[in-house]
Amino acid sequence: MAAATARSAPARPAPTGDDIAALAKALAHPARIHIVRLLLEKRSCIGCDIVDEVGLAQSTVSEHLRILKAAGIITGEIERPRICYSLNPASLRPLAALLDAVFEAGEPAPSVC
Amino acid sequence: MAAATARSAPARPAPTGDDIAALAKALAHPARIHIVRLLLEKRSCIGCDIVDEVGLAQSTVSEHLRILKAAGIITGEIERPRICYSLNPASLRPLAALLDAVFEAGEPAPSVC
DNA sequence: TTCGTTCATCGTCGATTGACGATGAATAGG
DNA sequence: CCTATTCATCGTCAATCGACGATGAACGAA
Repeated sequence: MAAATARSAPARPAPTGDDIAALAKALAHPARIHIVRLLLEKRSCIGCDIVDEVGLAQSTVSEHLRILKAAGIITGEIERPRICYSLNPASLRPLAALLDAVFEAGEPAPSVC
Repeated sequence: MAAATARSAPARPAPTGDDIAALAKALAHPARIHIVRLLLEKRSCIGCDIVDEVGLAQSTVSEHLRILKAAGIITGEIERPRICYSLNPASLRPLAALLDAVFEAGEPAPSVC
């Protein structure tokens, strides 16, 4: 059981509810969704352009980037004096796995209640 | 563009960053992930069993259920005097779509930086 | 009617979040 | 050297969250 969404991961450490919640929490803000979409669209690293794009103070954006980085959703590669941010898709697997499970379980069964 | 994850939805209202963030926020708590998994496992409605399962006060669990319901992630069908909670997979599509986009964009491209 | 069960709501309290400006470190260029 | 750019960190403040107990509504059963 629980073999769904196994694609290229060698070992599945059975993501904790806390892990998934932490991941969701990192995405639980419009500004951070904005950043993720930006990195998605611009393909990869941007520097301070993110600050212009989201329209918040530099320190605030830096904080959002820190949160995303702490969750492993993005990575920051130093490229003096800038920092090149990129998405780290693998980190989102646990959350995606839960969503997939919901779709798989929820669609075929009309009502068991 | 942005035609990915179009499956059975007749019109895609282009989910706002706020929408997705709100969805993520509703999932951004271990207790709520626990509830979702419970509904996933038990297939559908439970009543006050959720309270026993998550080990928090009844009022606290009720609050978590309210949040999930407000986000559209679960639905509560009245079945006196109980309430039958079920997952509503469709509500999670916008979030899943973003994750899918990240996976699609992130996997084939090794580095454009 | 009178209980007992199930659930929602209210008020409260401490902890966390989100935003900002100010400051400081590291580097490229003049 | 000095200056400009980019980014992280700190301190502060208002706002929100999460948990709880207490209370009340709605029903089934005795």
